[in-house]
Amino acid sequence: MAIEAPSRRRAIEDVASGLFRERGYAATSIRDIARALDIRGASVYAHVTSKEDMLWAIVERAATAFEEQADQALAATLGADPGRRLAALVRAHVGVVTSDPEVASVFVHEWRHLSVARRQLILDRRDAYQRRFHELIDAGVADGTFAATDPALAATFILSALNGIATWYRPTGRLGVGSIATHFAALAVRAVGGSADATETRR
Amino acid sequence: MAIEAPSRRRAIEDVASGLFRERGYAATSIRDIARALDIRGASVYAHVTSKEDMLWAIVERAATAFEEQADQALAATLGADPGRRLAALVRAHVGVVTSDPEVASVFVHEWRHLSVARRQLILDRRDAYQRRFHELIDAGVADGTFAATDPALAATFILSALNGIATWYRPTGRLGVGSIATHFAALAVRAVGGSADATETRR
DNA sequence: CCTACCGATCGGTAGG
DNA sequence: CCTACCGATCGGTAGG
Repeated sequence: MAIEAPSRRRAIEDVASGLFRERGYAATSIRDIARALDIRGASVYAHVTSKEDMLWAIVERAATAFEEQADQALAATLGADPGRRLAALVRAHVGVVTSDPEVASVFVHEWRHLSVARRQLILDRRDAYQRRFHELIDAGVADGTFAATDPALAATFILSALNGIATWYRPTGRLGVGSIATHFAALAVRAVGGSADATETRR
Repeated sequence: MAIEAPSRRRAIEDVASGLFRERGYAATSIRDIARALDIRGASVYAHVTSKEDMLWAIVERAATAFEEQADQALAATLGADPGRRLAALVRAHVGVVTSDPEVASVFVHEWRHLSVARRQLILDRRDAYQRRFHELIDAGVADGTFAATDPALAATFILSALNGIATWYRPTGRLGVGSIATHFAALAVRAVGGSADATETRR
């Protein structure tokens, strides 16, 4: 009758990502997480195998969400001009960040606490993700839609601005998700010299 | 005969900011810092009173550098149009970050490990710093130099992009400081709808 | 700047 | 999910 509770494992990850975002991974103890769940520290290990495994699960989930939403945005705008496609990519990114800012923030900031092997896996996926922005900017510069900029640097500029949202976004803030997405799409497209007109979405 | 060595205290802070940038404050122990200096952990306390005091000294120094360079950039462009002034502000920020990326990175990311009182002092100074960008964008929107954007959001967008440099910048990287500053000034000014022509500096 | 040491807390395990 | 416990490491102090 009651709504099926999410798995205990997932509930632990949710509490953990909130604390990791607030205090950082290294400054958050297993006992901190347990306290927030009103259980003992040792009990956490009935559901997770190690602290790092929790971090990995959170980071992995975020990486997948970013990739999936970006691919969907690109597929939905196939053939459109680079400005419109970049705007769609920005909107997708803003959507992922705002739908789970805790997980997004951990993905952006805490990956360096992963083991070297896992860290490398995430860095590779981050590179591949950034390449989507890079290539779109390349295309826009090539066809004259965008101004002549360094495409790699422009991609870094835009992604840094986007990732900042994971730090400051609060659901109760002044601006709603749609407003942030619209503004950020316009800011990003204009930054590379594109027209902000290409930015609006039809409802 | 030899060049006067910088104070020991400062040498410790330099090593500390490098480690804090790489691993984060919480994941860096006093013994890690001591090891990098080839001394014992307890010996660090001959020069600093606590780990948090070291963090505070680094963060404080960074805050002052940002404020001073921003004020100088604004003073040097008094009366110029908002696009040129914003470009100068961006160049100043890039200059501070690239001249000491370790310290800048600690300032951007590690302030939350300060005591509540010190954290609040830094947050207030960060707000005041951001207000310089905010007000300049306000002025540009008001006089029609910039497009109609949300000035607070635009300031956040630009500052997030700028602070990202502290994470990825390496002196040995592909682009030199001047090139990064020029590109970022153009990206920032265009983002708010200004003309990138206002961005170039005379030599 | 060192040796020797302190109490507290850490991630994690044993065995229910 | 608990109690009881482990070795390791933490920030920091005493006393040279």
